[in-house]
Amino acid sequence: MSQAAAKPAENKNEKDMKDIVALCKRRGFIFQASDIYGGINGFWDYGPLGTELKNNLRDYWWKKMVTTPPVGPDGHPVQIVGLDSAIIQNPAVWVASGHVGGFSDPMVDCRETKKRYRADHLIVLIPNDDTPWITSIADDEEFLNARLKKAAKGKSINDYKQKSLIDVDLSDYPKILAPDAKDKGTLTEPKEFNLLFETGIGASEADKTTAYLRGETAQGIFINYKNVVDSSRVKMPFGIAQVGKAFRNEVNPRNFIFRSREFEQMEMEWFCHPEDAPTWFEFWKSERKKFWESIGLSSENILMRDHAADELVFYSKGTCDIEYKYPFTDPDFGELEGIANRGDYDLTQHQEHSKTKLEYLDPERNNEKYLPHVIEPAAGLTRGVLALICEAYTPDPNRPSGVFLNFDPKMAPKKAAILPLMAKDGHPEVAEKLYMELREEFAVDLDIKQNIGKRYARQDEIGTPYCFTIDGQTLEDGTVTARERNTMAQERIALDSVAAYLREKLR
RNA sequence: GCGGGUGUAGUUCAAUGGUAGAACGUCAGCCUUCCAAGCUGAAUAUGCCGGUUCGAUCCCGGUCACCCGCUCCA
Repeated sequence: MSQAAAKPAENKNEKDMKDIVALCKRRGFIFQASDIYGGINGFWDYGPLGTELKNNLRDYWWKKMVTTPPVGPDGHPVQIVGLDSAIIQNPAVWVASGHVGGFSDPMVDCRETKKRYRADHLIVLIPNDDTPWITSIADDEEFLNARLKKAAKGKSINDYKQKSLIDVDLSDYPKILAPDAKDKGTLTEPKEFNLLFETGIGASEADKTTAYLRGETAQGIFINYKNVVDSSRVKMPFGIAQVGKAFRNEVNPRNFIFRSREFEQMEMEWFCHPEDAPTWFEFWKSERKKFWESIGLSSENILMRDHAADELVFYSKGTCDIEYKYPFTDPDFGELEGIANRGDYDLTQHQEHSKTKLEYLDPERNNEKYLPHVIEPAAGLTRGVLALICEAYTPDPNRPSGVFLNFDPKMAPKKAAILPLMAKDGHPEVAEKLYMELREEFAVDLDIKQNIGKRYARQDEIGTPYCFTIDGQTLEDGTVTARERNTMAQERIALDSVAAYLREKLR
């Protein structure tokens, strides 16, 4: 991103995160968690409308994954089953997955340059005299040479012993010259970063054992893979889907709900024969992009970004992020969903650590035994909510509210508002009757108070796509006004066709 | 985690070393046959803790939170 003028939009027609956050609070979408206690960093609460919106996204994802999954390359619908695993699992799960131990890299900061390095990425050149210990980045010969030239005062690489910073005693840190520093002794001691939240199981302090809140829902799926295969009559290839909370002790929560310490994921693990994995990878990339577009994200705000080879985690055979152009990343994009070809890494890990055979016996391949490969479309539910809100936020100086939320009707927290034109003359009675009928099928609002313009404006601000207004004519000929949010256009339709009208619009 | 900024009603802002105003929102009443979000009225705020001071929302320190940049993001 350009350093310079990343400044808030002067133009009122642009989307400004400040305005979006304020609207979210004002209308009950998203609140700072523990608000009345001064908040708590990295946590957010979903208000009445935010909850509806999040549920709508979650339910639609579930429908598209589990209830009505897509048609596969062979022309038949694929098979995906659901799961809801515990947030707390045996801690060994997280050891096997690599979340505990393996990936918790110690970091060091340089007090002088404010840079941060992974301790295991730094090599230290130790001289046999009392000149500074020079550090360099591992596997970066160019950097090393440049560093030697600048700091070694004529010495060559052969005048030094090499050690990883991890193996250097803390008492020697004052001698160390940090990679980009001018003075020695500026490195802080290595800090362990473990993004998993720890908790204790057992009511008595003495008997507590350490456990972890899950850092992703995916592991719950892998450890239930065998249970599902044994109980669900699924056959390769198939998927297991799960929606739920995940927790990460993010170093730096930022950007509203984009990076939170408690968030929700919608993950599906697609198990298939290793040979077919590349085909399914492409299949799910395409399906997932279609999904986000089908709920209103415009394609120009979506970017499919394949990870470069050096960006892939070591076990991944390919990863593609579906990124969204959030207002705070604009003109860049930020992650919304990651689709990864994880190979057989996870099942291998769990097979070894649990000492439980997880191979699949495939009768359709001459009883070949294999560990399935896994394609993982892992979407952020809460990030999806954020993307939906950002996409929907539409300043419009030409309407009383000054802004409206252009939600896809499927996603809108309220599908319609029932509004008696006046709070008398029999209007409220008819409105309430209509409301009672519609609410059986749709999330609808009944609003009787104040003038009609105010009520339309209020509905615009919360993104309600349709308003039905009962007026004097309703009592005479049984028609109501249907008002469409985006165009503010009105048409008269029969009172008894309102449900059908809504049903049609929401398809 | 580092650096910078900010913290006043629900929101957006104003003001002051002698405890604060507005607009919009909210609520109530009135009015209104379709969006000039009408009229009248009401409730609601100086993030938290400490220090200086006769007295702090204002000055100082700490803390918490938010924003921006860097770093990080298995």
